[in-house]
Amino acid sequence: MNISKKLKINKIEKKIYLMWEKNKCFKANYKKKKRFSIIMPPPNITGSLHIGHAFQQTIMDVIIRFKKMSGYNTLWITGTDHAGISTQIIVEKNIKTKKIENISKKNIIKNIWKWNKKYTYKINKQIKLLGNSIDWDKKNFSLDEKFSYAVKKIFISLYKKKLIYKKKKIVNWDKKLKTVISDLEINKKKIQKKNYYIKYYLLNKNKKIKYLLIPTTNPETILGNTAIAVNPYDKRYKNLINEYVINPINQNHIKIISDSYVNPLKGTGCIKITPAHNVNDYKLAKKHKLNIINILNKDGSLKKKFILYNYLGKKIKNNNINLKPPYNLLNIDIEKVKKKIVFILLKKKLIKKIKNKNKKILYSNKSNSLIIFLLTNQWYLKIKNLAKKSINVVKKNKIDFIPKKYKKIYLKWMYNIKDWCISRQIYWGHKIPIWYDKKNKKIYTGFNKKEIYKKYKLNKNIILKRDKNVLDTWFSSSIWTFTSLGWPKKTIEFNTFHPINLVVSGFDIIFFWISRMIMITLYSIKKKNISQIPFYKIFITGLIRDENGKKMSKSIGNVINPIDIINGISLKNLIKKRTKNLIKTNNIKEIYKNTKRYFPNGIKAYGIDTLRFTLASIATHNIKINFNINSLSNNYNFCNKLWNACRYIILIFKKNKNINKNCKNKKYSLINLWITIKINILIKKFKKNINKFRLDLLCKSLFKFIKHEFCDWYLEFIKICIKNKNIINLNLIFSILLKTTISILKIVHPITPFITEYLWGKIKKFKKNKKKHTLLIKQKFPIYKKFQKKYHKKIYVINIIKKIIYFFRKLNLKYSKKYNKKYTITLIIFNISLKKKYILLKNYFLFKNKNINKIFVLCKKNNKNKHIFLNFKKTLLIKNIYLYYKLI
RNA sequence: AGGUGAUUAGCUCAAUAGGUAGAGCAUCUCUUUUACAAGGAGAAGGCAAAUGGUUCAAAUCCAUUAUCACCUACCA
Repeated sequence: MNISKKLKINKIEKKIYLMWEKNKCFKANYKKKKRFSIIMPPPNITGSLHIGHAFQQTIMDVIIRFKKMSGYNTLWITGTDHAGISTQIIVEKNIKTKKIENISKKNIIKNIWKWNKKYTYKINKQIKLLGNSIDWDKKNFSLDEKFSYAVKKIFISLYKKKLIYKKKKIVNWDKKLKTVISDLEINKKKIQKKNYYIKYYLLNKNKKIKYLLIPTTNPETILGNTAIAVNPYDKRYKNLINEYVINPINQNHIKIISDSYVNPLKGTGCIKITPAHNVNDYKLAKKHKLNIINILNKDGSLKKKFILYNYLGKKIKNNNINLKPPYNLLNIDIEKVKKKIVFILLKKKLIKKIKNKNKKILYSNKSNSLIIFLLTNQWYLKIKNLAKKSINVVKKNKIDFIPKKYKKIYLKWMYNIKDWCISRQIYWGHKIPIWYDKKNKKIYTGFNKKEIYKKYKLNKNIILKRDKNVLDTWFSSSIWTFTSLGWPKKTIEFNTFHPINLVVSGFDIIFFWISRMIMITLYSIKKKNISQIPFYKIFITGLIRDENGKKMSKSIGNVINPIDIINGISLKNLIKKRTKNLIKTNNIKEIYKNTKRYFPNGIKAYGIDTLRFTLASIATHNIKINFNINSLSNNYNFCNKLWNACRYIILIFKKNKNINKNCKNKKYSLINLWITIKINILIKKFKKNINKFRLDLLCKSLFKFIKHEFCDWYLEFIKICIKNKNIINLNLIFSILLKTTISILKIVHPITPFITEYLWGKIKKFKKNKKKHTLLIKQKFPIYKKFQKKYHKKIYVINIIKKIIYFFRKLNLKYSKKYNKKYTITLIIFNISLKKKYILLKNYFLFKNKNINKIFVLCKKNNKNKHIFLNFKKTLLIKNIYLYYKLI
């Protein structure tokens, strides 16, 4: 019988989930002393969950269920992140497609809140569908009141300690979104670009050299040149240092400076300096006190009039410098300016040659537009001191990285960390709690206007205007652990569960999230005057990739949605899903081809437990995890096997109503002892592997035990026992069978909670004390019991029996029905100890075979009659024990 | 350029402590009187990327090389 036939997927699973919720199974239980908490990295509200989310959540759920069953007071908290820029883009796009024009900011924000409601519901539904044991009364949103209060509180505190400052610096600018973005939000692409070699004529015409040849891939920035740099030791240009060249476009005079930064071996050995639009040039400008010319508007177009700054970033006036763009280039996007400038230069014959060059270009991860560099005023967080403490905490192993290799990556990043730019020029997010009094040039910070007027005793005539910027999303994420537990209120949750025991996350957000959480928590949270870490352990999972090891992405069209694995999907619909809403439409054919190749029949409905088991079993400590659809059917078979085994056990229990399944005789028969020891070994392995976060090994040991020990051998032995009712005490056998089955259900429950909970409902009926045993999730995890060596020796006989059965299976193959050969055989088992001989003979019924004519079991000491081995063939059974056989 | 990993059966991956290399899928043979054919039983398949070193003993530790992946930085 098949699980999916019996367990109507979704319906029963939903019922079971509701039952858990009703019985408050996901709530913290403060009566218990030991505590364990997990916090989920908050999914963005930008879309639905993908397989990577399902993967991480499964790991978290397995661990928290195990801890709960092991008697811990557990709490798993979830929530969603407002994901500033990303969400704003998606909602704006959505509005544009609906062709609602001239929408105000207020309306967009209203729309984002609507979107938020819709997607939070969607995401939470998905999380529930996966069976995650989350306390839903404690869900959070990174933009809710609790968070906005905490964000302000921490901002104010940091500002007062002068750790937050505002400064004009060169930043990565997204011209489409018109906001600063961080280095981490930039993608890099290698492309072939044209490298133009441009003539800059010298002002002093008496020199030997008439012009300097300057290679550039960005001729548009010529307008912002304020210097030419050469290496001080470059013989070619040594005499020209401090001379001037003429800007080929606007005829400004540009000084030649020297700096060892210039590599004389590269290019022509001289470079142009555009401080406002190149990070390195900006550094040089500061060093050499060069002027800075900003030529770009915030949308990436050319300014009507350029702005001149001194090296400190202060606006200055200078009539000698031409600050107007030539030839009506104003208000054109920089990409077009480039083409026109090249055209002008060609016309003036100022380009000596053009070469192709491989160059990395930077584009925004958020809007996909090319990054420009702009000098802007932004808010920064001074980070060096915060980083120092965060490095120490990890170095001293107060925070554990699992696997360890990520510790190195984290530390390396932290050593080279720069001040964190925390302001963004968007409107979806936490507004910066800064107010300006422009008349008196004063800045105030506080929770709101009223508070500021009161606190600083300001006159009502003073007009306060709030800073328009919004905080980087990761600012509110960095306070996630403690704020979602209720901080700054001293809640029971915060007092009990902080620091969080475990965070499970992908390595891609170590820098975004993990490092910042550590820094901000160490700064903000103190218990008994000691800085608190946000969490004790961080388990970094690999990234799930497709069957070929490629990253899953919409544009490649290899994404697998967890819901499609649970409910199944036809090939047609899968292709439809994968090709829908694509930005680039040129690879639709390939997506079609590949999808058809790897999923010729679509995806079958595998159900939640199969998905969970599969995800857990691929949770190796590799950085790259290939998701193979084959492993799903394999694990489906496993769940099916478990299902059928339990069904069989229920069947024989019902058939043998008279037999006592709850007798407590401690005398073990061989099979009982053997399976009990085996299950104890399994428990030991389970605990070991879960503590090491090796869910892959854990699943493997479960799979092996249930399929190859429990089903293949133990249940087969049970069948033989039932046939031999008259010789064997079935009361004992059935009692252990019931006990073993229950143990198995408990052990597998954290991984496949639904099927086990369902089967538990059927099996528990055979147990005494029914009242105690309500739900499997509330049961205690089986305790490992150590058995003495003598018992281990005793069960060694099972191995001998197995080998004898193997022997007969092979023999049967040889003389099978097909060949229609009948045979009888005489066996001698030789070199067996007296004790084992006794046990073996006592359990003869286990391997009794109609083909056996006679059987002798001989100890070493009794081998007087050596002649009986004549004409016998010999095989090794196990270690020194031999089997002699003769066909009759 | 620097860093972090990886290289094991046809494929996808394991081996927790250095001790005769294990699964699943695929392949081949047998098997429908039943808990399960999405089963069961059996077989075949590997000198572990290469070279050298340490050790009684190396897939595992060390060094070098090759290939691949990812990360960081720079590129006039």
